[in-house]
Order: sequence, then C-alpha cells, then structure tokens
Amino acid sequence: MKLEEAIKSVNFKNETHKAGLNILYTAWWLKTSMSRELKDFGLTHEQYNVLRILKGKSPEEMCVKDIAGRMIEKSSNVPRIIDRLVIKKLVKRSTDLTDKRHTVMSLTQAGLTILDLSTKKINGLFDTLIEVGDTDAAKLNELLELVRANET
Amino acid sequence: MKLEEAIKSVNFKNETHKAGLNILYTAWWLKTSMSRELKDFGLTHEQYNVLRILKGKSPEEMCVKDIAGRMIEKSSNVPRIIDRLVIKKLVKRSTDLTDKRHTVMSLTQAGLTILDLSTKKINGLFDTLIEVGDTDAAKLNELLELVRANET
DNA sequence: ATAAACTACGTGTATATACATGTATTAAAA
DNA sequence: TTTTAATACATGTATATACACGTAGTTTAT
Repeated sequence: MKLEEAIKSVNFKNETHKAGLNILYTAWWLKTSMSRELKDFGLTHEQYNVLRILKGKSPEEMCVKDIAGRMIEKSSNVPRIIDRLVIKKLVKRSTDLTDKRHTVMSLTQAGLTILDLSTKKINGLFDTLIEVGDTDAAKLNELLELVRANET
Repeated sequence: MKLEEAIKSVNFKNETHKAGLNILYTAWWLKTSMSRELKDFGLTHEQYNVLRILKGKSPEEMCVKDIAGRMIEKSSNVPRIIDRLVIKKLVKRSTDLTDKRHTVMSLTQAGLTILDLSTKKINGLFDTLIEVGDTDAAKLNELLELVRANET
C-alpha cells in the first residue's frame, strides 16, 4: 500500500518530509509483520532481539550494558526484558564475580532451540516479504546511512 | 553513525536483511530526535501525530476511527492518547448526536497554538537533520514503497 | 586509608503498544 | 417486531518505551 493510502494524507511538505514519514511507517509495517511470526513462539520483537544478541557471543556471557549497546532500539529497558526471558527459562542470569556490578546473561538450551526456530521464521519472512533485489537493497542502505549522516 | 557501529554487528545475512534492520534502526533514530523536540511542549510522538491529524480536518470534528486510520502506527490506542490530550485541554471530545456510537474530537485554541509551535520545531528538525537532496529523497521513497510492495 | 566520584544495574512512574473483552448503539434479518 | 449481528468505542492486562532516581560495587583522589 502506498504511503498516501496508508496514512490517508497527500500533502507532504517536500520529498524529504515524506521520506521521514515513510521510514516511520515502513518500520511499523515491518515490526508488525515480525511480531506476527514471533507470536507463535511467545516472543516479542524486543525479546527476540535480546536472544539474537546473546547468540552472537554464545556460549560467552554478556552483561546488560553490552546487550543494550547492541539493541536496535537503544531506549529499551534491558533488565526487564531479561526478566521475562528468565521466567521463560530461555536465559540464565548470574552475577559476575570479577565485578559484582555486572549481571551476566547467557542462553539456555531452551533459549537456543527457540531462537533457532524463530530465526528460521524471521529469515523466511525477510526473504519472502521484502522482495527487492540486492542492488536496490544496497542503494536503500546507502540512502538510510545518508539520512542518518547528521549526528543528533 | 553506520549501522554496523550502531548495533555493533557486522554479519548480515544479505543486503536485504541489513536493509530491514537499517529501516528499524533509522526509524528509532528519527523518533528519538522528534521526541526530544516535542518534549519542550510536553507532547509525545503519538500525541503530536493525533494533533496533526485533527488539524488536517480542522475545524471539522473527527471520530476515533478516522483518526486511527490516519495514524502512522496503526496499533496505537487512540482513545487513550486522546484522554491525555483532553486532560491537557488541547482537544475537545463530545458525542456525535447523529450516531451516538461516535465520539467526535476537535482541536481547542490551545491545541492549535501548541501544534503550530511544535510543527515549526519538527519541520525545522526534518530540514536540518535529514540533509538528503530532493532526488535522493524521492529515490528513498520509491525504494521504501518497493519494500512494502508485498502486502501482509 | 578514607572520602568522593563514577559505574552498572535495578526500580518506579507515566505513556504507548498489542490484544482480548465488554458495552452501548445502530443496522439487518427472521 | 423482536432477535441477531455489526459497529464504535472503552477498558483491562501484559509488555515495552522513556526517563528519573536509588543503591551496591568499583575506581580515583586526597
């Protein structure tokens, strides 16, 4: 669906403003699609992100700060997301003995299993949903980097 | 900041997967920047969206459903966002007498004023923050539409 | 060695998202 | 006409976001 239909608006200040709204809408659209896939596994979008990050270092443990620095949405409250994952026994949490301020996390076997299954689903979603060629995808990445070129 | 640094990840499955993450991250980045501007006015991102939508039809009244259909993030709980705007006296809410299931909303004078001020700020942000030329912005819009070409 | 500053994390509050359910009103069907 | 279904919205619960603040542990400075 075109952006104009999606938000029932036709008057954009200029192409750049439209691009801003288009980025926001497309991200919402993508997140919604991902959440639908993850629902079968009882995972939220953010819980999946944390599991993916832990997998990246597995079997090494990671502290909250390291995880937070790798999240797509930086303002997430990582300790509380982990709370839910610990309750579901997908993540193990303990205190780092070399620096007791650190709480360290690692995937459990159940966490690894559910991550593998859900990753297959998400990868499949990306492949079938986003059907842009490699060249277009690369161009898109280039333009998004350009959008973010000015630091905040 | 490059996506690779932002989420401290270098191994993407392919350019399309990277583009997906890039869209999600760029949207978060943009929302964060907008929220910072809106904070001065005591408005959240979503409250601003609702005010903008009401302005589009002003001085006509709009019902919840019409507003929801124009939101960028469709899953927002519009009645509750309006609750907060009514408390702040930026929006007036009443019942439509021709169909009592309809609750109709309109901007108050205070709502109009705060919207004008905050819109100036947001427009300025877009203009200074997103410094891509018109051609690049148009290309970006084209690619985002392509990403969303497959309906969910 | 002790005080001060910093760091990492947890907790609390307000708002928003996602989804299920309840309620009043209107429209449609038997 | 009475029942049934559909519609529009409100409300409730679990999770997440955004931000402020508290606390234990560590580092630095005096």
